[in-house]
Amino acid sequence: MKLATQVRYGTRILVDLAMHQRKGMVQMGDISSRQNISLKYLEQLIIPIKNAGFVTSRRGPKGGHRLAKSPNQITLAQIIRVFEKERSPKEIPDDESNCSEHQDSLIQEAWDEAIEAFYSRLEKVTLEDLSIGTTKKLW
Amino acid sequence: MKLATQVRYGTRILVDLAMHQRKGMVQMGDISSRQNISLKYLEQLIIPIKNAGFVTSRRGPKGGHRLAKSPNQITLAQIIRVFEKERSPKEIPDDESNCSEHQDSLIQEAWDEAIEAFYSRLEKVTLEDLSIGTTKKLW
DNA sequence: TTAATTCATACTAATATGATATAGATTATA
DNA sequence: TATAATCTATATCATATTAGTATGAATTAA
Repeated sequence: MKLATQVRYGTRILVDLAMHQRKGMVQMGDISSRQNISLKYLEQLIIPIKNAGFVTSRRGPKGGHRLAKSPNQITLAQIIRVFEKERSPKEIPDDESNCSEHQDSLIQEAWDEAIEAFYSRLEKVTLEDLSIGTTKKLW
Repeated sequence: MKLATQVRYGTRILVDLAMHQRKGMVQMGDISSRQNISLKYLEQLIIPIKNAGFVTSRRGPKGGHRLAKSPNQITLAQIIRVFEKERSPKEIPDDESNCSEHQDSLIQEAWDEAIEAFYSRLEKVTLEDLSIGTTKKLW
């Protein structure tokens, strides 16, 4: 269970926006240079982030992206969920008397609770927390 | 982040052992039938479980497997760790003054803490807990 | 109209996961 | 000691996911 590149880069995009959007819209090209990530890959990653409502964009010259929410309202948990594949729709075991299936659902239940604990820990870390760390270093 | 088949089956193997080892060694073939999982796949899954010291085995006729520990001493967290890929060896960022790398390590830190919360939740569920659920149903 | 942007797809390579296949090593027991 | 029942060791395969590249269309400020 390792931190996916998508999540790492996605978070870096958002932190970068938080740090540079004061001067207006931020271009993906600039983020690409600053973060040293391929422009084309970034363009792909920003899509689900946009769909989740974390950023808005404008096309054309002087266009770009900016945060749609305050950095202290965007959590790491939310960002990770953006890149999570949609869960299988909670299969209801058709034969609960079956021994294996009953065990499976006990295991699944424990797993789900653990995942909840995982996310609730990450709910406490916001974009702002991540930005402060770096701005302290820079100014 | 979904429950892997390996973990599900691996746990079922162990629960099956817990429930049937009173009569002596348990054969993989029997587990395969009872759990309705391909023998060859089970044989693969048991290897890391053996290496982790949860079961012992004996070859030949009347051979088989049995738990090396009491069911209440084997937790779901431990089982999941058996099937986890070895972590990358905690890369130390060579240039901590670099902005992106510093952010990455903040993200990673939060991630690691969340993973810890995840496992500590699963540390509370033992094989015994899973077996009781089923034996209750049966007897 | 043009150039700077985002947006939409399609493609490729590498790795992980789930599973099957073939053959070898060990050992109780007849 | 021969044989059959077991576990053990690899090799192979199909599919899915992840990471990343490539091509080009749509939008819009100037």
